[in-house]
Amino acid sequence: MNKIEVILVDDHRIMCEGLKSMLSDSHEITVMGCVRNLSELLIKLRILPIHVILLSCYEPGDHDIEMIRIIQREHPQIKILILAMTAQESFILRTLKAGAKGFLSKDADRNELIESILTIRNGYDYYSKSISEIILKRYLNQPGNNNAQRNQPAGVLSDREMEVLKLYAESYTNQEIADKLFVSIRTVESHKNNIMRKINLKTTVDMVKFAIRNNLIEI
Amino acid sequence: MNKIEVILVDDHRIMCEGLKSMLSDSHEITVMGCVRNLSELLIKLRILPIHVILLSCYEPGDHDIEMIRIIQREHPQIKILILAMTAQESFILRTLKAGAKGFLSKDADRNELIESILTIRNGYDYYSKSISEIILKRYLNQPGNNNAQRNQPAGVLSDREMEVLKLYAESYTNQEIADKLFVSIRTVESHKNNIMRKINLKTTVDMVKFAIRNNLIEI
DNA sequence: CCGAAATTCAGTGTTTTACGCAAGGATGAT
DNA sequence: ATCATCCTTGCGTAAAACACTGAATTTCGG
Repeated sequence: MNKIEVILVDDHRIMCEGLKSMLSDSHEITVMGCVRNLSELLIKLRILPIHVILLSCYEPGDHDIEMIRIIQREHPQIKILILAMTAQESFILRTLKAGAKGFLSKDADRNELIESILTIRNGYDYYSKSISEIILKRYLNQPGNNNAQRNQPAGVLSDREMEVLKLYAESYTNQEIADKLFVSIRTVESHKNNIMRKINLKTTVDMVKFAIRNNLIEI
Repeated sequence: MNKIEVILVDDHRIMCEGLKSMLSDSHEITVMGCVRNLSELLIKLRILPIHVILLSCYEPGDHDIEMIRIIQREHPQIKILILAMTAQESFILRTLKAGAKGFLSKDADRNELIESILTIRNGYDYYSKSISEIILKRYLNQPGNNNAQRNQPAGVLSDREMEVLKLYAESYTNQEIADKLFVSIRTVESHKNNIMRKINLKTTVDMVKFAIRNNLIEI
């Protein structure tokens, strides 16, 4: 059987070299290259026969999600394995939705790294232990989403409420938000009240922290 | 000559293993262990003859600075080399003040890693290229610190201001902070004004985000 | 079509913040 | 002794936020 051809994506060269070094004496895996960003990756993907992409994610944010989407669209046959430095629930779920096939936590060791690559190469999904729990909790505990749940963190907010929330987190005042959205300040206040009631928050600062925790804004 | 005995400090096991793997075939360096936090480190330092500590810093915050201070105090002969994922100026300067002897950027490669360990082992300081520039700009451009500088990012806040800042970031109102600190609300307002003037912020939300970025509070 | 939710807006009054101005006492370094 | 900084407090006005109640319009699934 041919070796699995892997490419590493990590903005930190030192991390890339470390991973490469870790995989270098594996019989099943060949590291075909290390790249630092999406554009370098896309170039390599056009000329190299890659099976698996190992993508390091440091900050939970839209950036990596977008990258996954693009890779999936251009190269749907390539499996994407996430090496995540965060275990943030919302981020994990978003990478899965975007098309990642596996998830490694920062606490993985060499064995788990190799095992996960083999697993997703064979068409199965792979999740680190700690992460499996989170996914289970999320997807099994809450059977349907047909009724309004009042206690789950995000998702319950409407589009408009999400929009308003982001603006608050970006330091806009009520009036500024109203002007930006071409609505009355009353509307904005109303949205704010609804947001805080839904997520069960008390202050604007709590709201900002909620937005940050859930990657609604850049920090 | 004996090999240089190095210990790795990184919360991400996968990173530890990668670094270890990178250093494993060096003739000059022996990796004596990987630890994930300060308490594990202190235990190891009592039983192992360590020359150099390679400390990974992901988020610029007080946490790592404090760690450096403690290590320096307990083991002043050991050289601390920072592997920083951030190039944030204020953070770099703070690690130096705390006692770090060298600085590697995330863009370092294996050669630079080894070279930097050898350098600080020999008693010299080592700074990555990109970081040298920053330090140069900072220390050569501004000859002394005998006059009041109004533009440096952090570190300029007094203890009390830091305390107030944290309380704001924890959602307390002016009045609540005043009660908590047994001072007048005017005092609190005054502190807030000074904080925002010093760091050049406009709103409370900005202040909260600053606190989060600098790890002053849990999020 | 109906009903629930989302989105919009208003009144009224209270509370909290924002912001500029001024200043006294303590501490510490030069 | 002097100067800077820190911590403290005060006042007043304008702006913003908050609390509470009520309601019209749109949207969208069943």
